[in-house]
Amino acid sequence: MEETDDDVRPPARLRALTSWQASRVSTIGARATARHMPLSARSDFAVLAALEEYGPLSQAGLGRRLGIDRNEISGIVTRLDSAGHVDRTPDPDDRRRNVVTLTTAGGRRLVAIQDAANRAQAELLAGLDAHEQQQLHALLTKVLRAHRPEPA
Amino acid sequence: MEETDDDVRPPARLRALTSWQASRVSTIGARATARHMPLSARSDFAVLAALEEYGPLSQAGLGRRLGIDRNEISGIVTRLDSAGHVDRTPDPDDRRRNVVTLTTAGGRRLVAIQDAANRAQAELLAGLDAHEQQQLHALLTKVLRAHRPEPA
DNA sequence: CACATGTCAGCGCTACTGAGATGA
DNA sequence: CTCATCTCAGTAGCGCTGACATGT
Repeated sequence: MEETDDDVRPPARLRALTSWQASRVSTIGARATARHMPLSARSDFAVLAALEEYGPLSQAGLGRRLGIDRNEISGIVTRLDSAGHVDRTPDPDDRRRNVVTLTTAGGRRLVAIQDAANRAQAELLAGLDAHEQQQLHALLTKVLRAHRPEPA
Repeated sequence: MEETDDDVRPPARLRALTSWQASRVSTIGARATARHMPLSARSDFAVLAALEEYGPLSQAGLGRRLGIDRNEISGIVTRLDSAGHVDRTPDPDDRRRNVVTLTTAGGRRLVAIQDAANRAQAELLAGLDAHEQQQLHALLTKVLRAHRPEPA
C-alpha cells in the first residue's frame, strides 16, 4: 500500500479560509446534486424558479435576478425553450427583448427538480442538525446580502 | 432606463438552497480573491501550505490531502517548479514518485499569498461581525468533516 | 498479476471578455 | 448619440475520465 495513513487532513492555512471552505462545500454540493439530478439542471432550476415567482421576464432581467451572466442565460433559455419548458417570444413593447415565460411543462419540471434538490441538500448537510442548518443558512444569507446591490 | 427596480432579488426556491448559497459565496470569494492576488494563485496556495505544514510530499499525497485531482496537481507543481517555489525530484525509495519540497522562495511566496488571501477574506465576510464569522467557519468545518474519509 | 504514480489528451460546466446587430 | 438587449466567438479555470508508461 502507498501512503494510506498520512493522508486526508488539509493544512491549517487552508482550513482557516472560509472562502476555501465555501468552495469545497460548493463542489461537494455539486457532486451530490449530480447524483440526484438527471442532468445539469442546476441553472435550469434557477431560471424556472425565477419565472415561477416573478412571472415572465426578459433574459437580462433573469440574469440580474440570478446573478448570472447574460451570455449564460442565453444558452440556458435556448435549452429550456427547445425542451418546451419555457416560451421565448419577442417583447411587443420593446423589440430588443425576449420575454421568457414558464410553460406548464416547465412548472412540472421545476417541481421535479426541487425534489431532487431537496435530496441533494439533505445529503450535503447531513453533518448538521436542524438548528445548525438553519443557522448556516442565515449566516450565508447575511454574507450574500452584503454583496448585492441591495433590494428595497 | 430599463428594468432598474424590479431587479436583484433571487427567487425563494433558490434562496432556500444552502448549496446554491455556498456556490454563490464561492464565486464571490473567487472574485474577491482575484482582486487581491497577482494570478491564479489559489491552487498554488493550497500546495505551498501543505508542503509547509507537512514537509515534502509526493504529488499523489498532495492531491489526497487537498482534495485535488492528481492531474491538476501535476500542472500546479510544474508551474511552481519552474517558478522556483518548489523542488521536484524523483524519490529514491520509490521511483514512481516525485518528491515535492518547499523552497525558501516558495515559503516567501506562501506568506505573500496568505496576505492577499486575508484581505480577500475580509472583503468576502464584510457583512458579518467577528463572532458570526467564527460561527460560519465552525459550521462549514462541520459540514466538510462529514464528507471526508475522516482522519483519526 | 494488481495496483500506485505521474503524465498527457480530452470533455463539460461555469464565468467571463469582446464584438456585432438591433432597437429604445 | 448613448445605452440596453441579445447573440456569437473565444478564453480560462476547474473537475473530471480515459489512456499510457513506469515502477512496486
